[in-house]
This record gives sequence, C-alpha cells and structure tokens, in this order.
Amino acid sequence: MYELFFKKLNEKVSFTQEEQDIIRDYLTPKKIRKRQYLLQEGEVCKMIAFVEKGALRSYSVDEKGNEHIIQFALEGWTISDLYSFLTGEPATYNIDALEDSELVLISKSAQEEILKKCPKYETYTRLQVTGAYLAMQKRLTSIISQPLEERYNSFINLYPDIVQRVPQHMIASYMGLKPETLSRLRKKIAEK
Amino acid sequence: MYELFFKKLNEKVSFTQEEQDIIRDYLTPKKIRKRQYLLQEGEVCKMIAFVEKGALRSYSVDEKGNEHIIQFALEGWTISDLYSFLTGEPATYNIDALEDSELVLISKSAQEEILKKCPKYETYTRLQVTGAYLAMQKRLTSIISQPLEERYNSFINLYPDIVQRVPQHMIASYMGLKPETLSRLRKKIAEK
DNA sequence: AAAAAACATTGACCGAAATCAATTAAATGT
DNA sequence: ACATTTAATTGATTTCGGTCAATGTTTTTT
Repeated sequence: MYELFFKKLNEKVSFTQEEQDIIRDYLTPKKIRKRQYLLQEGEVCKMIAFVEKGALRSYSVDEKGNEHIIQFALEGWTISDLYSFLTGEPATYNIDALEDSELVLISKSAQEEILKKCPKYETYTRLQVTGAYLAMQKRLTSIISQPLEERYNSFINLYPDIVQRVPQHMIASYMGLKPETLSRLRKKIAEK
Repeated sequence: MYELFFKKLNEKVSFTQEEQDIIRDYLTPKKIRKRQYLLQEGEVCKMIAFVEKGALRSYSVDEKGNEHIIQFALEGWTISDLYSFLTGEPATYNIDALEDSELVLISKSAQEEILKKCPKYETYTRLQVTGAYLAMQKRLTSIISQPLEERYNSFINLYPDIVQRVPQHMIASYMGLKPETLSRLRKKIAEK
C-alpha cells in the first residue's frame, strides 16, 4: 500500500525502510467517488491529500457562481487548501474528485509527529512546496506574458494526461477562459 | 548590520545569538543603484537577495520586447530567480533596482554551509517558500477570478507601499495590463 | 535653469473574449 | 436500450482591453 506515495517521497529524499515504516503509521487511506467532495469552502482543511490513483481538482466559486479551477491533481500529485491547513482558517477552495480516486491523507498532527520522529521529512515538505511554487510561477508567467494560443499549446505539452482525462470546460476554467472561447481556439488551431 | 534580515528570520523561527553569528558569517552585503541589474536573463542566478532597504523587481521580456513584471521586492522581501538558483540553468528573469538599495546576498554554497551548521535554518527556508507560494496562489486566483476593478482594489489594499513607490506602468505590467488601461481604470475609480 | 528622458493621460479605432442563445453530441443513470 | 443530464459547438452581438498617436506632466541629467 501507498506505493506511489513512497516512490515519490524517495525521489525527493531517500528514506530507510525503518523511517518509511514510521511514516506509514501516520498515513490514512481514503477512497473517494467521482463528484464527491474532499473539502468544501468554509470548512477547515484538516488533511493534505496525495493522489495514489484518480484525479481531483481544487476550485473557487465567485459571487456569480462561476467556478475557477486552481489546480488539478492526478496520480502522484498532492492537493489541499494549504492556507486553511496551516492557519486553521475556513477554506476558500473546494476540492472534489473528477474520477473515482484513491488518496493518502496526512493530518496536521500526523505531519507534526512524523517531523518529530523523522526530521528528514522536513526536507521532503520543503522540496514539495518549492516544486509547487516553481510550477505556479511558471503558470503565472505564462498567463501574464504569453498569447492565448501559445499558452494552450504549452499546457497540452506540459500536461497531455490532463487534456485526455479532464472535460474541456474545466481546462478552460483553469486557463481563465469561457468554454466557448476554448472551443473556438481549438477549432482555429485544428484548421492550421 | 543585517538588522532587518535577522528580524524577519526570527519572526519565522527563533535563533540563538550563537546561531545568528554563524549565519552572519555567510552573508554578503551589497549596495545597488537604481536601474542597476542584479541579474540578467541568460546568466545563472548565483544569489538569493534579501532587501534591507530599497526596492527591486523581477521581470521577463517577451519576443516583442514587452516587459512582464513577476515580482516586486521592498524592504524585508526576498528576490531571486529561484529556478535558476536551484538548478543552475540560465535565468529567464531579469532583476533590477527601482531605487538605490541595500541587499543581503546568500550564495548557494553559503546556504549549504548554514544548513550544515544550523539545521534549524531549513525550517526558515521552508516557511519562506511556503509564504511565497501562498502569496502567489492568491495572486493567481485573483487574476483568474476577479474582475479588473476589484483586482486593482485588492492590490492597493494589500500593497499600499508599492503603489506609493513604484511607477504606475510597472503596476500595470504586474497586473498584466497596458499602462493606458490602468490609467483609464484609475480615472473610472476616481470618478465614483 | 534648461534640456532630455521617462511617465501619465486622453482620444479614436480595432480586435479578442464574453455573453446570450440555440443546437448537436456525448456520457451517465435506470 | 432509452431517457436524462452534462458537455461541446456554432452564431450573433456586446464589452472590455489593446493599439496607435498625440499631448501634457513629472523626473532626471547636465
């Protein structure tokens, strides 16, 4: 169990078998069905979720009821409302499953215990956020500096698996576009 | 020397005087004049810069020669091309000074030495990126979900000091707008 | 203090994305 | 297999931000 979790963990920082067994004790498995919420806006985010299998998204909903996708998470990715998790404030994002999924959950107390017994784990969490930060910076740079068509091409190159598995209107939302606009963009690209 | 640096450091994780003295040994002060580059696209980013005094920005330049501001850094903030710093790849961003500034520089080897002699420093760096990640996520969410006027209002509330000290066309660039558009937006808001 | 450079504003016009609406296609549940 | 919901496409129109150009203003340099 937790194969992918430990694989990804060891890719960043290598842990001994003993350390891994300690960590394993604090992990909680969870299966979640398509369309089911893992977190709803207003709740406090108690868990960080690692995706062993399946696909989830986080998104915010504005006053007009429009959804804005913040992040997708496929196998090997981690998803949460980190601000809520760290501060205990109510979450501003929703998280739900796009497919039936299998998760590995880590609560805050679990994380604290792991850190106590296995300080090396902090390096992992540091590298984890650093990676997330760099990925997001790239996305932001792309939004403010690239023309739409290039942005979409970069996206499909970077995340071909997401394009395969996620409905198009959600990709539009992730890119800050209306579904109609993405549909027309795709048509334009296809005609070339 | 380095007052603000140590103040900010201790706000995140508290260090003993001895630890601070160890860290201090690895820091390099640098003064930089307005308009001077700290980093140019194509160079490898060798240093992380903490701003003791002054103001800097990082930005990319697209094929058409348009500048896109990625980040501002006033007193107490840190600025670098983190991807280049970590990987040794050529930088994709430029960094220059918006005012005469005083910096505290940390090279990669300095950081590694600090971490060896003072493992607690890792917690500081972890909290540092975490904060940067959360700030950027907020910015991204705002870009994809808020109407322009709200976005500008949030910006001036969050960073009133930047509005005071930075030319308007750079704020426009940071928001992904043309200077003319921001000028008109401000007029519209003022007329209310 | 004068000259030059950088910055901000304003106007007229254009183009890209949003909106509104209708239709077709695909996925899901029973 | 059929009915229902969800998703994608297409068209007509509007809105918002970009472009181009001119003018005024402030800041910097000499």
